[in-house]
Amino acid sequence: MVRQRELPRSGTQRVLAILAAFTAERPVLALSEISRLAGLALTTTHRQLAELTRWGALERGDDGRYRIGLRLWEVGALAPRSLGLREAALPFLEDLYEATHQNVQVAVLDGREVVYVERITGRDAVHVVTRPGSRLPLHATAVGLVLLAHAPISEIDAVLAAPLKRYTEYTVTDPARLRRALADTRRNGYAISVRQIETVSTSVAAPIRDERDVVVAALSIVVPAKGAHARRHVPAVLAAARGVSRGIGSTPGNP
Amino acid sequence: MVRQRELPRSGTQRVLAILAAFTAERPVLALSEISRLAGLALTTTHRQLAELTRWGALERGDDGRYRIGLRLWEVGALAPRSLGLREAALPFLEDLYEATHQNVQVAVLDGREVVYVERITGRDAVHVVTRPGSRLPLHATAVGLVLLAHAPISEIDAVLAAPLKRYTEYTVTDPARLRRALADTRRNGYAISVRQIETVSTSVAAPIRDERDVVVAALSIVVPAKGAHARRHVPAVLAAARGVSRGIGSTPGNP
DNA sequence: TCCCGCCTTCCGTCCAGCGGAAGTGTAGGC
DNA sequence: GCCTACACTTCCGCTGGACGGAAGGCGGGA
Repeated sequence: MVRQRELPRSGTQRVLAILAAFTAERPVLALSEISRLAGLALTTTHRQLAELTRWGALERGDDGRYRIGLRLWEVGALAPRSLGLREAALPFLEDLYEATHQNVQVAVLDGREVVYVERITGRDAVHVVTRPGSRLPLHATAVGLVLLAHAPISEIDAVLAAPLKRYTEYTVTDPARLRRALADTRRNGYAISVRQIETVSTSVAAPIRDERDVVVAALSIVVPAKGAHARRHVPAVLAAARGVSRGIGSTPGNP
Repeated sequence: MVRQRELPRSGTQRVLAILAAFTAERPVLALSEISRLAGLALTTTHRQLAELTRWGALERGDDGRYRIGLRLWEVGALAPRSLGLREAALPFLEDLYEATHQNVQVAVLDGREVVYVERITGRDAVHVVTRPGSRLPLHATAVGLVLLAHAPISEIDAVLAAPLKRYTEYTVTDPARLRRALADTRRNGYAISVRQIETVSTSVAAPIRDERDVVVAALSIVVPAKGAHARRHVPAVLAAARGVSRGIGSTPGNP
């Protein structure tokens, strides 16, 4: 199924349809696969791939298949919500990681989802499904609760009015309970998410704010649900998030 | 100066010219700036920007200026030479960082340059000019020496035949000395680069190999040139690089 | 208030790009 | 070794998607 609702019409749409054909599940594609996924004729695909490869957006392997090229990654890395945020966040993520040796990550809001832009994970840390570039829904993640709690009311209403997916028996999908969780998040200044995506993990998240006090991202730690008490990580998560917030005003890309 | 030698002709070239207008130095651009940098008419630029923004490749801020969007970063993050390598390398980079609290990084070969795809830096670490996405020449970096040492002879000849830039009074630009350095790198299995880019730093790099024993990246540590002996980091850098090499065969994107 | 620079919209014109068909190459099965 | 199927590459007649200059709107600074 093509990810785009309609077949590409303009040249620009064709280029983007090709890039969109690549996913975390399928990072390597043959020409005919790209043609099918992008909804383009073979000839068209062939021509476009040649140009994208020449520029470096794509790379063609010895096996004849295509992969996203370094040049595209370089351009993508210029995204302030990835590069700028990451540069500001990394020292604090390092500190939090060293203190706990658990997963630490940063996510931003994009539409009705969270997108993880950074993750540090240790070998012995609890398994997490997220990786940089991953998307998860707002209601079932601690970072999502933080980001939603500070979104406009209309946005909150829209998210809670839509069908909410249940991942585990613990996943909260009742809008009333979620509104209380959002109110708690605002009052406490952090969110805790217990066994919502996977039953083995719990996470604590806190908001990262820009110089205008707008919540632009959330930082979280993910720990095993059993044993360690997530609540005891709250002070460190808050401190790390505040540290990132202080650094954010000086990163390129902000007015 | 437009980065492309010729003005864009095809639709695809126009899209890529727009993306190429953004750089680490200028991650935020106004419409007319993009038009000039990409060599496109205002109308054309306006139309293209609308499509790129609609898709998420670009984001337009409240100030009316454009930034690289999260969606493009997501696609770019699928590059095996960035994502796959990074996922495999991060645990070892973390270990090396924790043991030393110095800068640790991974770079790949791209044309006649190295591109840094990952970097962990601490607050107290010596200043380094590199960031993810940065490019530096091969001859003046430890990672560059490692990558060049294992490149085809024709490639070595081509690089050493071209003018080599001097960054500090210590930068080696004599082809004969560089050939000896490359031979040493092959024999030792690592490279040491002293005050080549900045006079305050020294670095040690080791090769990261894929399952066919091909050198695909290099891992390095950057330490202050004064005091700490770079040589004593060699065992740890070699161990980290070997660890990454072992992990690489299992990452997505490799045959 | 005026001017300048930037951005947005309009619209007549045209060639860049489309895609079907045919050709080529390769791998796997018999 | 041969055959078949599939993927990829090249060709070329045709056309509508896209071009960009001009005009208008908007906002900020003098």
